Formats: sequence, C-alpha cells, structure tokens
Amino acid sequence: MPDRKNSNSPQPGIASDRTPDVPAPTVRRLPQYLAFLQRHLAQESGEQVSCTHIANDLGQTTSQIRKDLAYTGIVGRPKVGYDTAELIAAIERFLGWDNSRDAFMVGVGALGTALMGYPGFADRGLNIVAGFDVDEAKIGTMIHGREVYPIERMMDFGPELHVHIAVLAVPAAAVPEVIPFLTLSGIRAIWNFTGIQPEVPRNVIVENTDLSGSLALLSSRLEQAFSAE
Amino acid sequence: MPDRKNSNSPQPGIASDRTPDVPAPTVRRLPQYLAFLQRHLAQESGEQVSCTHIANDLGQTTSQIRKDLAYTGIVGRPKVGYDTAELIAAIERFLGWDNSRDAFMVGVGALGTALMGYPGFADRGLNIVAGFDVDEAKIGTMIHGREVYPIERMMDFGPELHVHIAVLAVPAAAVPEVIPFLTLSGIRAIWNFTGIQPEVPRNVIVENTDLSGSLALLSSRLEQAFSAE
DNA sequence: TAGATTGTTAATCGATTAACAATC
DNA sequence: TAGATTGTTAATCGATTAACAATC
Repeated sequence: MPDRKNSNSPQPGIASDRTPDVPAPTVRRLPQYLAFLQRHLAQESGEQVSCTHIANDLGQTTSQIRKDLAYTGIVGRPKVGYDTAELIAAIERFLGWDNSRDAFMVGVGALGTALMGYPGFADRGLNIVAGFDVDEAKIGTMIHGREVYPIERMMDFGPELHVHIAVLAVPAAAVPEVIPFLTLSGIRAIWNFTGIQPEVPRNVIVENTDLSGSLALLSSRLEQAFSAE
Repeated sequence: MPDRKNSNSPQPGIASDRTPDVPAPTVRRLPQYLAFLQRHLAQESGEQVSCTHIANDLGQTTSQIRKDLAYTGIVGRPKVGYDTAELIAAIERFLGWDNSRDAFMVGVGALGTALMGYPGFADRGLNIVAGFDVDEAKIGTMIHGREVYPIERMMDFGPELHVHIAVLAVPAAAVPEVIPFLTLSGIRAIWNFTGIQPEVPRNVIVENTDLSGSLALLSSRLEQAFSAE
C-alpha cells in the first residue's frame, strides 16, 4: 500500500485541490499581513505594495512574505509588486473572512463575556448569535446584545439556525460534560479556550487558543532576564 | 571573532547558565503538562507518573515529553518514572509560577475587562493590581475589584509599586501613543493582545497573543472542510 | 533598455520522532 | 534477575532563509 499521507506531489493530469496543505505558521501570519495592508491602502500611493515594504514594517524576511502570499493564490508583477486591494481580497477570500459566519458562545463566565464584547470577531466575519451556559443565574440575561440560553437549547438552535461554530469558554472541569451538547447540535468547529483537549468525533475541527502557553513563554523569559541581573 | 550565537556547547569547567535556551514550543507545552499533573496527583496512586502516562492523556509522543521535561531540570527514575509532586514543583519553578508577580492592565475595554476577571492569571501567579485607560468615563471605576486610573498615573505607580509587567489590551490604533507611558513606568515585559507589534527598547520583552492568528487557522480549516463537500 | 521585484528551487536551520544503551 | 522506563544521541521532518533566473 503506497503511503499517501501528506503527499504533496501533484498527480499529472489531475487538477490540484483547492487548498494544497498550507503550513499552519503561514496561516497564522496572514492576519498580520491583512492588518498592514489595510493600513497601507489608507495611505497616499498605497495602491501598490512590495514584499520589501511588508517585510520592513513587520520585521520579517522578504522570502517569507513571498512564500506566504503565494499560498493565497495571488500573482504579483515583477518590478511593480502586488495590487494592495487585490491582495487584501485574496487573503480574506483564502481565510473565508469575506463572508460572515454565525457562532455560539458556550460558557459566559468572565472570559466568554469578554469575548462576546470583543469587536475583533465581528470584524473578521465571526458573528456570535447567542450564549449558552449551565448557570441558572445567567440564563435569560443579555450580554452585549445577545441572549443567554440553557445549554440544552443548543440542540434546537444549532440545526435550526445552521450554526456550525462554537467558541468554548467554560471552566476546564466542565469540558467533558459540555462537549456532547456541541456535537449533538451539529457543531463542526470548536474554538477552544479551555486549555483542555476535548474528545470529539474525528470530523470536528478543534482550534486551541491557550492563554497559559503564552503566559508561560512570557514568564520564563522574565525569569531568565531577572536571574541574569 | 567566534560565533557564540546560540552556542549550546557547554564550556568545560564553567557551570552552565540557568536557562540553556529552551525552545519556545517546549515552554508553551509546559502548562499542559502542569494541568495534567495536577489532575493526576488528585487521583488514587497518583504519586508517581511516567512519560507513557502523560503522552497517552495528551496525545503526544513519549520522546517529546521526556525531552521537554528534561529542560526543567527534573530527573526521573528508570522503571519508576517521576515523582508527580516534584515534577509539578519543577515546572512551576521553571516558569516562575511559584511566586506571584504584579501587573498592570493597560486598556480596559471589552477584552481588558474580560482578562481582568479571568481567574487563570491569578492561578498562575499573575496578579493584576490596577487598570489604566485614556477614556474619562472609565477612570475611577472599579473592575473586578481593581481601580482604573488615567494612563499618566502609571509613571507614578510603576516605580512606586515595582510593577514590571503590563498586559496591553488597547485598540490597535492607540498602541503607538500608549507605549511611551509603559516604558517610562519601568515596564520590562508586555503581554500584547493588540495584534500590532509595538516599538519598544531592546531590553523590553514582548509576548504577542494574537487571537486573529488562531481564528485564521480555524477559518481556513473550516473553508477547506466545507469546500471538500 | 536597465533594474527592481517576483516566483521558485536549493541550502540551512531547528524541532520532532525514533532508537537504544544505561539503569533501577 | 527481568523488564520497564529514563536520558540521550541519531534520523527524520518541515519551516525558514538564501539565491537566482525569469520577467515586466
């Protein structure tokens, strides 16, 4: 049996798939480029942009910028560079940020509440339409204009509203008991802020955002700096 | 001139430095291990733990666990494994999470407010003692028990309270005007949630936590999954 | 045209995984 | 002792950086 895992070799005569296995680090950098390009477009003579330009502003190499941008499918012009508006459109399209998608907030404690008020989500097409919690006291309240429902109701709303994304911000200990509600509601992607890896069916996408990992990096560098004194 | 950059070769006769250049991915994983170990210690017969044990729970390889743990300086015993409590202590010590450190929250909008109410910081020794903002309406209010001051006051409080850490959660556009206040206040480490790379003196540590990078990864995988249907 | 910039291949770098001798 | 697990070195893998021909 041939090992086809991660095969990057294009098969002759067969059109290549839409997304040819873009490295995660590249995808993570795209929003940075996007933010720069939006600032750049607002300036005088910002219609065109070169890799040198982007690299200087973001403190990266031109090689990396060129390689990253190539994944979005955009084509530049030698000597000239890229058309800024076109490049913005290409990145947004690649990320799906040109359409808005609805999502549920699961767990409306301190972090969940904060995230619901964070404009960065809506700016990027992620539209939180409702909150869910197990806490009786929170049910029926409004958070930044969205109502909070008992978690069981997700199984009604999910299929009804065709919502496939959940932002998970419950306490770590509650993760195992909450996950079944998500999977039974038709959720296909979970943005997980709990720090616990949830057990989900293989077709459900989980993206972990772990604040403690970042804090660990900050802490250890600080330790190092102080101990060097 | 010999190239000493990133030299890992220990010099004979000279005691090695405290922190021998631990890879960032390793540091980011340590909090995961810590969380597992704390759960593990609470169980029956959780006094000892092996790499196999940790790897199974977290879905990683034993090689990686062993390598990561070695960086913290802990020594295990063949056949037996590690002493759980000792391993917890070693990781906390490595990260500096065994002492608490004070920090300022700069920018108390939606995200800043949320982060101030997030118990995960205090659990890991990061103690937010005050908030700062430019918005007149917010000054003087209390957020989760901490008062909000005008940003200029940071230059008084920083040196007075010996606070060296700032959590930065102002709008991206406000970053350039806010940074001078931090550096003039004796801030040495910035946990940056703005998505903009701030210009700081070389001795100031900046750790970027960019939610949009994570969202980008989630979005692109979702795009891919939907387009495959 | 001449020169700057792209697109892409090759070289380098660093992290992960595999393997295995040492050890309790 | 026999066998499981550590500590560590070697092999693999993948991302970043460098280099350069193609191009407008």
